[in-house]
Amino acid sequence: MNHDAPTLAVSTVIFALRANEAQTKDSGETSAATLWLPLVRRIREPFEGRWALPGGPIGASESLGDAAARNLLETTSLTSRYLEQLYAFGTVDRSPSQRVVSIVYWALVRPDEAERATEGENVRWFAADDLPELAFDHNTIVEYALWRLRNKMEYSRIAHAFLGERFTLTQLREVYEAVLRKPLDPANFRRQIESTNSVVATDERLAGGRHRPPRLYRYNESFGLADNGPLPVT
Amino acid sequence: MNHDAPTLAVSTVIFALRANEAQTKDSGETSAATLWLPLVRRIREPFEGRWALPGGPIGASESLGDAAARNLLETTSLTSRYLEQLYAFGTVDRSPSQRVVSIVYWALVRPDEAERATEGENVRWFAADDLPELAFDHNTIVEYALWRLRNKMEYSRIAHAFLGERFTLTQLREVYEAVLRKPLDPANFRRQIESTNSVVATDERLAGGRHRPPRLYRYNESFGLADNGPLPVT
DNA sequence: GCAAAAGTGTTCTATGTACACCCATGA
DNA sequence: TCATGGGTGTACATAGAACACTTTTGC
Repeated sequence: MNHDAPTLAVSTVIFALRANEAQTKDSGETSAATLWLPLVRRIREPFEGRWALPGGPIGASESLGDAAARNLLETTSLTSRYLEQLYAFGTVDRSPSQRVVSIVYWALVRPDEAERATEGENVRWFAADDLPELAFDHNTIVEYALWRLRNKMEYSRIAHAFLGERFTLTQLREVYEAVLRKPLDPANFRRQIESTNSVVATDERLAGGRHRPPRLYRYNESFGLADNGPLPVT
Repeated sequence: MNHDAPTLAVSTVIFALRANEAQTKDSGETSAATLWLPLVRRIREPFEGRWALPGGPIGASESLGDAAARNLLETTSLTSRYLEQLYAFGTVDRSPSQRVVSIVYWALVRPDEAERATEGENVRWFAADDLPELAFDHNTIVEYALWRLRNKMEYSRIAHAFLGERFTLTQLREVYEAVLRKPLDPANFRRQIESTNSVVATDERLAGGRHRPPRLYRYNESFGLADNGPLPVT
């Protein structure tokens, strides 16, 4: 046990939205989708057998963000549309054996990608608001990541990171509703989104639905998803 | 040079407000105070002789925030009224010799405290918007800290961390004006602050001024300075 | 034609902003 | 009494919330 140099690690909270099962009219479902995240099972002490956030050491020639992205790729074979540093956790007692400082990132992936995601004996997806007791302080970390996600959803355009190239405004609204856990007025939501100019209407419509086919939109690439200020790019 | 384990360090951006010199009516001054921060001179390579943010290694039995507070105390003999983690900087090339990951905090101290602050050959205060070329990526870090401070000033109550126990609403407004670098309407500012209930009027007034003595207020302790979500306390 | 989602219009309220105006004190 | 910052009143602009209403499709 080395008391002088804390071990440094990177972990990542990876969020995806998964559509809920078909809802009957009298079901208790409040939104069309739920937040999910992948966890890995620890295969050694401490906390052997418990579920934990994917993570690991930082390579000699990769930046912190690179390490998080590699992390994401290795555990889920996914790349993310949004990756941001969350926080550095470094209380003395967060790991029972050795002193560990974890720099945690959070990422958003698209559901169609998440479908292809690896799942196996030691990687499993969980509903974000119904997690088991995790290793280390990882329950706290996920809670904080959820808080950041919900906050940022209200003043940024990160919702788009959950969607594909083309989407309807109802789909976009359902992303907001699922993350914020409250219904939004479709009429007002439409106007608010349109007034930001963050989406561009296409000529296409989404056919195959039961009713009037909604117009498809695409993201206005001249907007960044979020304004993180004068941070260096990586 | 060890390629496998990056060195871990904590640095702190310490902000204080210093009142500007008496302003003549036709002076170009736009606000009554300016942001200052203390820097330390590097006494060895790399960047020997350059100014840098105070910082150092993390003790075995202190959390990251503790390390930042100790840091602050050692370089300025001050304790801060507000201390928050800023960001972890970890690009590969930010230090020429060895790989260093810096977890940076930012702090606010009161001007009356800052008066007592240590200053010497190797510690000096600089105006935040007029810094020399600093060691490492510290110019970038200060810019980001300024961006965070200005952002947070708009939706939090951190301005109070710059003031003493009792203050007038004009003093509070001058804090906002100095940080945000724009004049605010005194009438509207007063109403906005009062509507948040973050301040409580006292019976006292500030005598000795040239004109009508303004009422003194104190901070409403039932409000936190900022809502940083479900983060662990230290 | 009917049900239901897509999409538009209208009203009400809260909040921010500009600025006129009165008040109280020191010199 | 006058200059000046302290403090109040008021009117206008803008943004958001609530909700009635029209449109367009599948069945």
